[in-house]
Amino acid sequence: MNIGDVAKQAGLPAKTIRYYEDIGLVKPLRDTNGYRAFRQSDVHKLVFLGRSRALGFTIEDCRALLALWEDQDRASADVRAIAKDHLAQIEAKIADLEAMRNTLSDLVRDCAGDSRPDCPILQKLEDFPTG
Amino acid sequence: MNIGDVAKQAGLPAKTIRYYEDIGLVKPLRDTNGYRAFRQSDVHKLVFLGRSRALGFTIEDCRALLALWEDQDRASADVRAIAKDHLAQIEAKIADLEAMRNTLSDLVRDCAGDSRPDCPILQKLEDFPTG
DNA sequence: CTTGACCCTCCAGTGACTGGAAGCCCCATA
DNA sequence: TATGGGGCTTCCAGTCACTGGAGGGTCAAG
Repeated sequence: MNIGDVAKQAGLPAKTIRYYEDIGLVKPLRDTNGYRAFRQSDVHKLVFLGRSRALGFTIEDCRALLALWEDQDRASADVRAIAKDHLAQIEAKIADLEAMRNTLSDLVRDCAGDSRPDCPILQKLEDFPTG
Repeated sequence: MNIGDVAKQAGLPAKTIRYYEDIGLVKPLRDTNGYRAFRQSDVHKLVFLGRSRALGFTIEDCRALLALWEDQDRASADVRAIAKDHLAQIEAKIADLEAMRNTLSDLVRDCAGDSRPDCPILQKLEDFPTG
């Protein structure tokens, strides 16, 4: 299968698929004309990659998950460890963003937002602790 | 003041301060020996920048906020517009991350995490919609 | 034979830094 | 006076995961 069709099936841009080949995540064959020739198993891998990335796993996480996915003797604990770690990072990021959101929505609420120059947002940016 | 002291006062790495000079956010003077010579107003600006960045504003947002901060005739509506926009982006990002967290924590919960190879996480990564 | 949709490679840019090399400057101590 | 250590300078390269674009080859239809 050519890259365009694969892109549609996997829901990934062709550029991204070429990039994934560059960094060794997929290894499609080549036709005599130089075009990439994807097997069904390559497409399957790319779908897996797309889904893992959509869940926010890093490329290196994906590489590890892919290796485990292909290893019939893997221990589910290995997969779980990666996922748990990632979950913790996501939760930390959510907490950060929620703190930002709370501060920001206070600021926005307190600002008249009219044509006058006095603005509590700028005022608070002088006082707000850097964290 | 030299860059090391400024870094301490503003709570920013010296490297970052040099970078901010590179992209034109601060314009310290220079001593005869070539060292950057920061005025109090430069330090004040850097503190402002640190706080804006801590709230997740992009550098370009910071540039705009800084310009407004220095403009005595600004309208508070301009500041509010930037902040509101940023707030909306943060909220969108939180929603994304919460969706990820929910899916992931389901996966982690369902995985035995032992030495056996059957793993619902990998299984679901074949089924989970890319979104 | 031409048109247009594919495909290829390679290079550069994104955002916001961060690390490191190579070298100058300044001060304190032996 | 030498030396050592820290701080300062510039410049280059790398991070992450792509993305855009130039320049050119390939293929099927009309």
